[in-house]
Amino acid sequence: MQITIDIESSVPLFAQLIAQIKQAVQQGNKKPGDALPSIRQLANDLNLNNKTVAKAYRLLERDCVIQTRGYRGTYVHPDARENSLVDLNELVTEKLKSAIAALRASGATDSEIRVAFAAIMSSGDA
Amino acid sequence: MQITIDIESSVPLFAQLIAQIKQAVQQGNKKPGDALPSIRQLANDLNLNNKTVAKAYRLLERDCVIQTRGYRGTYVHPDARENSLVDLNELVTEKLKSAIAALRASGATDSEIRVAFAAIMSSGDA
DNA sequence: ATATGTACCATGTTACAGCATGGTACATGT
DNA sequence: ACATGTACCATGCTGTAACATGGTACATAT
Repeated sequence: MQITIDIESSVPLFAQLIAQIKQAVQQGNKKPGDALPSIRQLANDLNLNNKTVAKAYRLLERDCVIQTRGYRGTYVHPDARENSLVDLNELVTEKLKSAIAALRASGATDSEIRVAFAAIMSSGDA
Repeated sequence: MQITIDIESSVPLFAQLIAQIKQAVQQGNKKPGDALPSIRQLANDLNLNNKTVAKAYRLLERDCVIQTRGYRGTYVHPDARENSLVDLNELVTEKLKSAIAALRASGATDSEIRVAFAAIMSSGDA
């Protein structure tokens, strides 16, 4: 795994990991079924904490880019190629954008929108 | 104006002002057309900064609870009674709630929703 | 002159959330 | 015994934004 982590970057480490693994899949350097380094292994190689790598893996699995098979290790998902292109963030961003635009049009202050947002997110009640 | 400001409270000063003025309107202590103290006057009485009172007045006017008539001073809005009951925050909260609920259902992490939200709000582009 | 609301420049403090880290522990199956 | 992913306990750093403050200035109209 040729992964480069930039500690100085403002991009979170787990996000750098996700981006680079997705990129490797898209470029064909990692094909469906290929094995990925274990969490502990990769964390050790990159001098990262296990949790950081685990977080990246967890998100990647949720997006069906990788597959964890318990004790058997982690592998590239069969549909990784296309799934790595689908960016959940874009979907999230679009939906939020329209909602926020509507609120701004209603005369709500950005500050008020932030406060309401924080209130909703903190109290798991959605 | 019998307004009590609690410096120790976690409720922002401008929010305390808004709440108490709305309350005065709802209880009939302030009727439509009544004059309100000037920004500088009220700020002086309560030992607050002009900006803090101005912020409260600005929000109150946006909600059509008060009316500023330039150099002529500030007065209670004709429809202040009902407008003081309408809480824009509730509207904002409801709209955001549904949007967020949909995103969570899509599998988005709270963390990701926060990130997308921050990105949208910081880049005035909506 | 005086007073109104409003606008711009700016600062410091505080609170919160994300990020990353550490350690320990578990069920799983080789 | 060993390694896998996963889960819980916890801490400290950092950046951001809200809050409140200060000063100055303007057009308005009495």
